[in-house]
Amino acid sequence: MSPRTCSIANALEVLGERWSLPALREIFFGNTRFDQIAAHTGASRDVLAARLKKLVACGVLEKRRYSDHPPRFEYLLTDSGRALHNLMLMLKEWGDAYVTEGPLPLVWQHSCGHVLEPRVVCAHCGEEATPESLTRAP
Amino acid sequence: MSPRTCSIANALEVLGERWSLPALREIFFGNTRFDQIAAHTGASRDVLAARLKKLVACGVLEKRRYSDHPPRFEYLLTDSGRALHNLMLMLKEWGDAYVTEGPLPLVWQHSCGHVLEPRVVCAHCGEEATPESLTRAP
DNA sequence: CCTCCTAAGTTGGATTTCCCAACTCACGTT
DNA sequence: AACGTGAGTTGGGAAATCCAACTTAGGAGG
Repeated sequence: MSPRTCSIANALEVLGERWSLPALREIFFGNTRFDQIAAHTGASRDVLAARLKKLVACGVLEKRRYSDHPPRFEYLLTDSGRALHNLMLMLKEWGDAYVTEGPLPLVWQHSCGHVLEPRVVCAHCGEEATPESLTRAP
Repeated sequence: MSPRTCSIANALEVLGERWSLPALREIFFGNTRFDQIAAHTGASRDVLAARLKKLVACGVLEKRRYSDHPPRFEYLLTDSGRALHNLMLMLKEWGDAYVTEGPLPLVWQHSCGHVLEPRVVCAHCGEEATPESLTRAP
């Protein structure tokens, strides 16, 4: 039997290698430069260079020169990259709930004034999207 | 500088190695047995055995014997594992939107009758949780 | 001008992980 | 007795990762 082809597998093809998601996390945090990403993730520089190159090639990041003299670069999120924000929220949420011990190292506050507790809902009816509420469409 | 400690990093410590997320995906799809997971993911059996052992140790999966003679096992989601459903939805959503080409291999229908378009919202106000709507809490 | 410093990578070699096929083990079936 | 199945385990080679040092292109201080 051949492995399943699905969008989760496809997504992981782009994001699943080591250091890709930590690098993207740092860029979401505003650390857009190579040395910042290396320092905050702990990735070795050679692997990080390869990952950033791949993420640029896959259209998730854009490499921008922000100084010509000396030559300096930053990595910015494309639309595709910005769309990973929800994924980051879910990773954080799950880590908060089931992995991190003690006080949470980082808490987000929503513009409504409350600490963010993210919910995943159906865009049409607004009800939560639970495993039980979903069926395979034909 | 030491790498950042945050819940995203913590979550990836548990889920980030190769084949962990594909294996969990298959268990969400109802393929709970070792050979099923191996076949549908394409993971090599030794690595898969190590991953399942780790996910059990981390409390994401539970290994259950469903037959004594002959000895047969299945891997079931714990509460922690079921909580990864949202993460799976986000991976699928992003893969659908930015990676998968052509018709989507899998479509989920919500109980309200519509094809699921997941939104991440704040549990308190119901408004969408966008990067711009979030600030770091003190 | 000479030296030191930074950012953004590259390079070489050791280490770790992964892949793959074959093998084991405990049973049930023919 | 021989064969099949599920659930791994084993051994050896291939690939990915790690780490420290090096490079390149320029700026700053003396």
